[in-house]
Amino acid sequence: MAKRSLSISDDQAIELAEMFRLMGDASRLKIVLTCLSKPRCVSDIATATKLSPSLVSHHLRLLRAARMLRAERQGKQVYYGAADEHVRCVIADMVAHVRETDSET
Amino acid sequence: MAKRSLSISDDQAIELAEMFRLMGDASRLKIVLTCLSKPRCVSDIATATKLSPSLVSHHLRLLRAARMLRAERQGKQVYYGAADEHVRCVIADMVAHVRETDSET
DNA sequence: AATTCATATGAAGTACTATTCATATGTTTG
DNA sequence: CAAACATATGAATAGTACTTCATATGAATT
Repeated sequence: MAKRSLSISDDQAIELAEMFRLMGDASRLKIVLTCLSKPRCVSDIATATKLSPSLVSHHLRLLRAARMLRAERQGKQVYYGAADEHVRCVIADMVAHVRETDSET
Repeated sequence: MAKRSLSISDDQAIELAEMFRLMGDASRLKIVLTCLSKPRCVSDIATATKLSPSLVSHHLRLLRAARMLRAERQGKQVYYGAADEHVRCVIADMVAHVRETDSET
C-alpha cells in the first residue's frame, strides 16, 4: 500500500466537508445512527431521538438529499435506512473510530 | 468482536458531532489535511490552502481548542500538526473512506 | 531598541441553519 | 367519503458561524 496522500481538490474538499457537516449536528447524528443498522420509520426515529416528528422530517430531507439515507414507503409509514452498504460502513466506522479515541484519555 | 451498537448518549452525540462539525467546513478540512502528514507553519498552510493567514489562524484556534491539532513554536513560526497519532489515523481513515465512496459512483 | 516578519486577536457584518408552529399532502380505515 | 394517522412542507425566528479588516503580540535581525 502506497503512502497515503491527503491532498484533495477544492471540489473534493467541499463535497467531503458537506458530508461531515451533516454529521456535525447532534440531532442529525442521532437520527442517522438510529436508522443505520436497520430502516426505521419517522415516528420511531422521533421517539428514539426525543425529537419532534417535524424536526426529524426536516433533517431527513437533508440526509436524503445528500444520498446518505434512503426512503421507502410502507403504508402510512416511511422507512429510512442507509442509502447503501458503503454509506453504512463509512458512517459506522467513523463513529467507531471516534468513540475509541473518546474512550481512551 | 461483538455486534457494533450505534446507540450513543446525548452527551456523546454532542461531542461526536462537534468533531464532525469542525471537519464540516471546507476551509478547515483543507487546513487539517494540509498539516496532518507533517507539521506545517501557518504561512505555509495559508499558501497551500489559498486562504488568508488571518483566517487560517482563526480556524487553527478552533482546531487547537478541540484537541485535533497541536501547536509548537519554532522561532518566528508556529508549526501545527496532528494532536496525536490517533487523531491522525481517525482523520486519515475518514478521508480515505469517503474518497473511496466518492470515486465509485 | 527599532524594524521586520509571523502569528494572533477583536470587532463587525453577512449569511446560514436549527428549531418551532401552522398547515398541507398522502394513506388507511370506518 | 369522512376521519384519523403519518409524514412533509412553508414561514418565521433566533442563534451561530465564516469571513474580512484592523490591530496587537511575539520573535528575530540589524
